[in-house]
Amino acid sequence: MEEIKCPNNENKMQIMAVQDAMDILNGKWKISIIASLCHHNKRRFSDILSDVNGISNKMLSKELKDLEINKLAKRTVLDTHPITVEYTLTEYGLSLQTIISQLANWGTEHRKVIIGE
Amino acid sequence: MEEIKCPNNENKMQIMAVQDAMDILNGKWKISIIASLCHHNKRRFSDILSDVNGISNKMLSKELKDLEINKLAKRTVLDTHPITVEYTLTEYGLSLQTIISQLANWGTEHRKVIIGE
DNA sequence: CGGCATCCTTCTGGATACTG
DNA sequence: CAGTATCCAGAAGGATGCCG
Repeated sequence: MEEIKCPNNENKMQIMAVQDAMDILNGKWKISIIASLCHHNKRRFSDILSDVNGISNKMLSKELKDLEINKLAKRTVLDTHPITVEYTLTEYGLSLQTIISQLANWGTEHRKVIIGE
Repeated sequence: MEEIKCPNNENKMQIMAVQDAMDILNGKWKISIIASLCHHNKRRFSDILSDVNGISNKMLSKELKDLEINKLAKRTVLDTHPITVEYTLTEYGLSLQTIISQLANWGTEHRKVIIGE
């Protein structure tokens, strides 16, 4: 006896869950930034800026703040001259790793499809 | 010896691949719509409209058109009175199934985290 | 170096009404 | 039923310059 309730609700729940996930990962850049942080467990602001093609510093700043608020990333200010800042994924953020890498795989395949046309 | 080429480029490629994927799946609704089509292999316009919480007919129409252009979904007009239209995922669209379901899982977990706070 | 402030343009997307 | 058309507000996001 897994579910007594109307099975349609199960589907709706799934769709809502997907929306919940995407609400966190919204915007044009968030997933790319996470991808950057996946590959380098510590990464500085300017490094991410060069990792993610086309992003502006303003957007990067804003998106990183969002990720921090949602506990996906952690910001650490290093006491250097001039100042440097390190970003890392939290354990929670790391839980997205699988999804990110599958998206990367899909994207790679998709690029082949596009080029093939 | 796994990689002879500059390793930085490998990472950049991965990030670009993720961006490629997200370019297709952009907008607020696309992933939810695909999720809806994942659960019901045939689904009508008005059904999707009620599946995806909060979407307007205008947006649904536009997003479905995008999905069709990108060969992720297929549109079939049925000869009924009044007219009905069926949408299905293409094989290509179905290749996103794993990602969608993982996003749903992550979203479900995330909801627990939010409620827990 | 790692941002923030400002300006400005484009895009997103909601509400409503209409059509075949 | 499955859209289209129009209007419009607000958000997203680029360019540039400034600051500690």
